[in-house]
Amino acid sequence: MKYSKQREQILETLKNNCIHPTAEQVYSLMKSQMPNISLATVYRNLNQLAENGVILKIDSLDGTARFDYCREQHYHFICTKCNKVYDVPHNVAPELLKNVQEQTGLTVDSCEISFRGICPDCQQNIKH
Amino acid sequence: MKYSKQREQILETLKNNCIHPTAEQVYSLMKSQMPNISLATVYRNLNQLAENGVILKIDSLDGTARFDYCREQHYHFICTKCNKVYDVPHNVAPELLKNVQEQTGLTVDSCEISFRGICPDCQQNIKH
DNA sequence: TATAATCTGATAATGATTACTATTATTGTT
DNA sequence: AACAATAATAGTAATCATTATCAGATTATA
Repeated sequence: MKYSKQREQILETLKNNCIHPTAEQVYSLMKSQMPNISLATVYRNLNQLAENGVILKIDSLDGTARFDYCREQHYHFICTKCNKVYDVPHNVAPELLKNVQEQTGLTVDSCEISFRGICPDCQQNIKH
Repeated sequence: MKYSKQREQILETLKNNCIHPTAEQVYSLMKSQMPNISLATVYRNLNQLAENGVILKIDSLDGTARFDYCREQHYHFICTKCNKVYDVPHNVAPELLKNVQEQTGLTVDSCEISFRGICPDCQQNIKH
């Protein structure tokens, strides 16, 4: 992987915006500092960074991927009303990979958990 | 939800094919028995059935959803080589929802775990 | 059986993502 | 510093899964 200004800026943007943005959102967020960047470049680099384990790619139910810089392993809670993504700490599922290995014999490289429900904000809104 | 022949046949097809098929695959599998069914109908009904909890919708990493009839709660292992989906028993993650609730306060309605790795078949193929 | 509600097939439209291509930037080497 | 080799970019066209639309058919209900 060769250095590029664009990739650096994309990563920087991700670091500064812990909102689990979509590719399109990253693109918008960068526009002011790098007006000529192409959407395709954003996609290309986000995927590249995810493949190399630098960032995390999260599949939403609405068919738009989201990206996350956070390095410590953790899981996600996706609000079924507003599609916002919240972090869930890793230790809610201790022994998980060990159990899978023991019970199925499958060798797991990675693991993603998506919890779904209505987030506190949306629950408030429903009440009012 | 009103009865329809098409929906019944879609569900039947899913019951008889525990291969976690995509919508397109369900469509092909049905073609012989119901040659005039429309792909849109397959999509419409699969989503409807999933929304009503009759079947399960699984998000793959390659951007094509897969569907599963199995009623007992369980998780999935997706092979990163061939994209085949395997079942993983529910009890690999005991206390999961309780832990989330306790540690985050979030109310979880559902939860999906996707394990990723290379399946035994593909590991064999790599060796040869 | 008449009415309303829901469903269907066919196809157009959408929207996220990827492929393509000519050009430009980065890197290692004389 | 100049050179070639490699990889990256911008812009846009193409792809592909999925959804929307809509006229006509089916199903449920009164």
